[in-house]
Amino acid sequence: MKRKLTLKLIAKELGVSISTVSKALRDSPEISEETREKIKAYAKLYNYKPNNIALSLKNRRTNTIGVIIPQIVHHFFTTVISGIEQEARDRNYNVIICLSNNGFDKEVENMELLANGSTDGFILSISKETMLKEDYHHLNEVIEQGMPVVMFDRVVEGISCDRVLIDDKAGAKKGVSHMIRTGCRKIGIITSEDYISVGRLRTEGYLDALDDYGIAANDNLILKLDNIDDLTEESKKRIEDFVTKNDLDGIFTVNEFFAVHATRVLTKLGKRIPEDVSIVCFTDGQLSENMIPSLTAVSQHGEEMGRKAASILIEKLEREDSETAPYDTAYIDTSLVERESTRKLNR
Amino acid sequence: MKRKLTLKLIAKELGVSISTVSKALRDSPEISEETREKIKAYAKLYNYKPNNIALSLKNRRTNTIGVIIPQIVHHFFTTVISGIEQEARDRNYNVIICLSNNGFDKEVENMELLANGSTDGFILSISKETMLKEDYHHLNEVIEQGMPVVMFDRVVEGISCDRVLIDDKAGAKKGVSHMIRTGCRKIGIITSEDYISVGRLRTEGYLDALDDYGIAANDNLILKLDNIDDLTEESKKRIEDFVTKNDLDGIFTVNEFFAVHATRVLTKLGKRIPEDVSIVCFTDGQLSENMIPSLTAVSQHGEEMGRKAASILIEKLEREDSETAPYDTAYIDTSLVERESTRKLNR
DNA sequence: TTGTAGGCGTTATCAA
DNA sequence: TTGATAACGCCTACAA
Repeated sequence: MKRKLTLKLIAKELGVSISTVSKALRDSPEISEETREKIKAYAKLYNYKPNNIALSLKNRRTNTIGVIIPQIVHHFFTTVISGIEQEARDRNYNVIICLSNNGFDKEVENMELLANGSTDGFILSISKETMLKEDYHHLNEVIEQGMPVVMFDRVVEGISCDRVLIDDKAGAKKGVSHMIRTGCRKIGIITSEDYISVGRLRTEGYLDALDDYGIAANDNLILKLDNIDDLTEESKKRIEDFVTKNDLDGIFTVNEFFAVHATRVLTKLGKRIPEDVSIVCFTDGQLSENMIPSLTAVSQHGEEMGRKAASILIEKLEREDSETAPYDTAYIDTSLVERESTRKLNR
Repeated sequence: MKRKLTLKLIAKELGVSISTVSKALRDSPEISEETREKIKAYAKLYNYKPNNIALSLKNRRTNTIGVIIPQIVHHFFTTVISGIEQEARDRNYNVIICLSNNGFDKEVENMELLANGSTDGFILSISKETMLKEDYHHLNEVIEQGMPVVMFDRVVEGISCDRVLIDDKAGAKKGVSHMIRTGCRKIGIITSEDYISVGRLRTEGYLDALDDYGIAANDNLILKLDNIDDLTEESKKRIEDFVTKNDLDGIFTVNEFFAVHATRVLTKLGKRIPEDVSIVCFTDGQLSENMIPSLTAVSQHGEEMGRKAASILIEKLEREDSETAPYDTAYIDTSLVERESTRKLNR
């Protein structure tokens, strides 16, 4: 096993000083053509690469972005990460990903860990528990220390940071409006409790759409579940009840899982989709695409969101006059992907 | 914006030397009770945390595991990462994830990047292109430099590293045997070309199962597609042909996508599942669970695989006598998750 | 009990 | 043209 090559080793081997090697490798004109070539040849031959850790220490910057997300076994988040990765790579940054598992303590722990020299800034989507607790000291601390933060998707107010958001409200409105235009009149929504920001906003979009078309909202047609990331047994039951009791002709859901389960219940009830009931869900993922029938979905463009978040963060990192730039919220547009679960629009 | 606290700053503030501070914070008995308390109180008050970068440089170890995977928008890989994360956290390691996007160049680039001081070892699943190229110099290089490597799922021979594998062959055999036991006799397989190791092994398992039950294999019932990670239009067509032309009573597929598309084609043909045709797929993900009908699947236990890979790597990292331990392959068991797409077994 | 010095790998400044 | 020195933040052997 050969030890990793360092400037020191090269210097010793070639009988010159460390600084000569350093300069030669950076093409400094201070060094004679001859020595330079000799050193560069040697370095190339033995595949010298500067040690990132040493560089980070020296430069007081790591060129690394820390990403903290609630969970990784989640299609939307993976698309965002993929976008972050792309942008970071294009601009010569690394990415470290940590998971909070939707827990407050892990989120804090992760931030502290990464903040101790491992990253220059953060991109994060806040955990459910943190939202409930409303304790954001960990965010404020890293910001206080001069590390910029960009929040995406699940954000909170009152933090000095940039934000990238899906336009959840407009997206939901788009989906529900489409159902109305294709003839649905009694549309239910399966959403989350209001403390989950994306759920609340999507509910608002739903209400907006009804209002626009002069359809009265009805609280009985709104089902609020207490999670938005998965489908618990409890949620399944409530969806079954909801779908069975209300004779809906359209169902809008804030995620794919709820839509899939509603589909299942409808199928069991002998309802045809989309002839009897239309379905539209938020999040255009694998399930929407592959279900039979495939589901019309509001696509979130996660990759674009990731790229945007990374781009904003890097911009901040590379701006010298740190204090001046104001904080800002970028919106990522959604688009409606029409599939088999809604009727065709007559044009 | 306050600068991050360092030993130096604390020392200056309290009028002692840096080493006194360092020792006090590490509870050295060398330092007087009084000074120790004073320093610790100050550090706690201002929330001092040692700088990871400096520690890494000093200790020549980063306590960080580098993970390189072909893609992240992929359910199985996310479960593995989740497992790696858990194990790493339990044992006080960090995780850096990089994506190769199934490309050789990116894989090499990523390894070189992380190898320059950022990580102590690697966990990786090799990219498709690398497998085709059969160029593993980047792996050999980092191993040569003393960084242990653990390969998982998509592995190759002839590299000095540990491996963690799904027992693909046994898993496929399990799935196909189940179909046979529940009455299927004309079972087709939708798999990948042989150069993708997991595809090849699963095909072998399929053949094994047929053989065990004395059913003659038939090349016409084996469809080999050239990808295993997604569903191209080309693949869709070939699946349509395959399913339509052969009057199968069972279909085994090496991933969820192929199964879902086969289901779609069967539904269109008016076949009932599982009464007319049974379906079993490899990979127990969201699709298998949520499809209507839900799919019987061979579950890969990705989290367990991740934990195992991380655990093996960390063991290697913490063993001083590096050379002695032999390389070894661990197998993660699969299990069959019975759902609606297969008939019940009469017991 | 406390402090000094050297080193991890690199770069920048200044001296030779 | 080359080299010695200091610094990034931390730790530790050794000296005071």
